[in-house]
Amino acid sequence: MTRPTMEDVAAAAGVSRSLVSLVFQDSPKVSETSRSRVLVEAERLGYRPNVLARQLASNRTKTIGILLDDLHNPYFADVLDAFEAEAESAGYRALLANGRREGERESEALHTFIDHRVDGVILASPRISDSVLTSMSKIAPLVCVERRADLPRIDVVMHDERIGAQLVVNHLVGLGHRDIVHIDGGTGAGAAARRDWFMASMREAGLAASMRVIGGEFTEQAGREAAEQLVRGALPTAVYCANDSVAAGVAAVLQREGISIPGDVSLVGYDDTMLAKLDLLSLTSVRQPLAEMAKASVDLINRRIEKPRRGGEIVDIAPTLITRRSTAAPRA
Amino acid sequence: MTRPTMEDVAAAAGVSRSLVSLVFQDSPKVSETSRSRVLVEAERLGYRPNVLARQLASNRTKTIGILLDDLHNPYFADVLDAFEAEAESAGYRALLANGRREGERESEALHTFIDHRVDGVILASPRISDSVLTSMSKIAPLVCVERRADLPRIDVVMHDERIGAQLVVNHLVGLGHRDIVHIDGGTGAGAAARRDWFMASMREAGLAASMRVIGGEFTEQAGREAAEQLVRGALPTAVYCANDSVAAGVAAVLQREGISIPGDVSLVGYDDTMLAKLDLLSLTSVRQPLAEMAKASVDLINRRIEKPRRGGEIVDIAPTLITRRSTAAPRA
DNA sequence: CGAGTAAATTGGAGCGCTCCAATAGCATGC
DNA sequence: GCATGCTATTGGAGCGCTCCAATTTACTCG
Repeated sequence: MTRPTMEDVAAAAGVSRSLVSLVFQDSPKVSETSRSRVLVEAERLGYRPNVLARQLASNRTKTIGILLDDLHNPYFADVLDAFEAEAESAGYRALLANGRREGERESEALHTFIDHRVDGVILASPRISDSVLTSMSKIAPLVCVERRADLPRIDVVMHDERIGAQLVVNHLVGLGHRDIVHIDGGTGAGAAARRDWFMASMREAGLAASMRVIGGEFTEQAGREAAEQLVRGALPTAVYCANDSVAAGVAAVLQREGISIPGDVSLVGYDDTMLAKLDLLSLTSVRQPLAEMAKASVDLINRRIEKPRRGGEIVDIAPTLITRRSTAAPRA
Repeated sequence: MTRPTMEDVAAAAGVSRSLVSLVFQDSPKVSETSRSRVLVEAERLGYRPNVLARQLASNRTKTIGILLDDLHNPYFADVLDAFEAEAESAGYRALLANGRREGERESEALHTFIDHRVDGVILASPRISDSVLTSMSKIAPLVCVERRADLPRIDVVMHDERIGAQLVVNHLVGLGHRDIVHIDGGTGAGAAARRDWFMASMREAGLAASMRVIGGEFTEQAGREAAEQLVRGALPTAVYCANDSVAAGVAAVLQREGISIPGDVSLVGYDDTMLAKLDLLSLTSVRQPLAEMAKASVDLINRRIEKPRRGGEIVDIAPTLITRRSTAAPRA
């Protein structure tokens, strides 16, 4: 399993190693004759450049690390798609890692990336501590996605929670709802903002009196528990959940209790994941503009590579509402 | 953003670079005094070994690549969990890649892995062609998971489809079902085996006459289409789906038609994904023994590193059935 | 106390590449 | 004919580490 090196290709093509190197860097100052001769021999020998050596010598890896909080959450599959595609089209190779919802593991994965000398790291909804973030930001460009970080050289990309809340509230109010409950994400990342903007939007709509918030978490389990509470008390006409998983939990309980969606209660989720798209649920949900967020993130990394000491920037991008069968006019 | 090297640590600790290297390799032949002095200085300087250089010099990367067919399918999140954990505990670092359900992209990702000189690659349900597989197997140890490959030096890890089918059929027959339909996975990987063993098990149970198979695919959409067909014709008492996504599609249609699960129809899925666990669905499903499959895979890679010219092996592992609320005795 | 041996440490070559300064080749123009 | 300015090519140093053979130091024992 020993593999040919540049030296071998150079010898076979009767040129120097440097020339072969230039060919594989797509340098314009190689004559057509040499280029094709080199490529032919490389092909014949089955030569592929050793990226490790290349990276060691050039001190650029053309790789960015993408750290995902939880691959079990279908939302992150969508995140990955968008970010991987964007990285690729910007000429980067993407390395993936799984944070498994633990700051500790995330920080380990971040170290792995740094050890591999990635050119930058994108952290999707990280739970990592500010102190780790700060110390790592001195070593490589870091972009936090969907996680506020008010730190000197760290850039942040968020979707606009305010608009998300307004879209939901306006949609429901437009259908005639007044009695709307929000099940929040508890201490999860972004949960506070989601709740606060819900309340602000309700106030703006003049519904401060009839709004309610139930404490939860970003899980199906939490959705079920909150729903149990709702069916035992005063049932609202609409429930707005912190994310789609929570909504799935709510739907399960409502169905068991013979409460129809959207006939009796309208249901709204967040993130527009695969769950929302399930025909069984067909959930109205807020979709984050992942493609644009990805674009912004890669852009920020590029700019920080050029200008490492730049101050941290915050980019906000507007989400959209995807309406499905889970919302309708309130019951009579 | 320039970082300290071994040289710097050596200078600070007043020893040679070689000694620092030995310390970071956990070599036993370093005195306690030197070791701690080196570690203290390394810590103080914020030194971390450059893995690229290390790998280049040692020609071992201690890394394996894990190629996943489709990160949107929750099954692969489970696969990833198991395999990543196993790789880690065997002392490997795991590199991830997303095949996006295309042989073409998979083959690209495989190249990326090889370019990074991973010590081995695990391919989960790959769609890659035999010819690519064969040529790559000459360069690095390859293990195919859930994909038959009758090729000279490629090892294969499968779960035992025969047992899976028997578990399902015995469970349903035990509940009293006789009229059982299988919605298959069409041309998807493993679909044929799943269907064939279903038929074999039904015959074994003496139900050859009442078994039915509907052509499908591994998607929710396919499940819906098959279900539409079922509700318009003779409704069976149990439906066994090629995977959980298909079952979710079936459930959506049955619910809409007011057909109760499991009151009117029992439903069984495959893979025991997050979908099956959703309370809304609470689906009886066959669980693949991923942890053991992961163990076997890493083991096979280790053994092939030692003995590259070994013949290809096939390992089969028995699945288990997870029963939930979607199955019960047939309607009267 | 010096030979003998084991343990700890070191210098240097080399992993496969990139990058840079230096050189070779070759048409121009006066 | 020769300095001039190109473009194409080359050799060599160096990226940060590992590995090996050689050397130094420490320890044991007759």
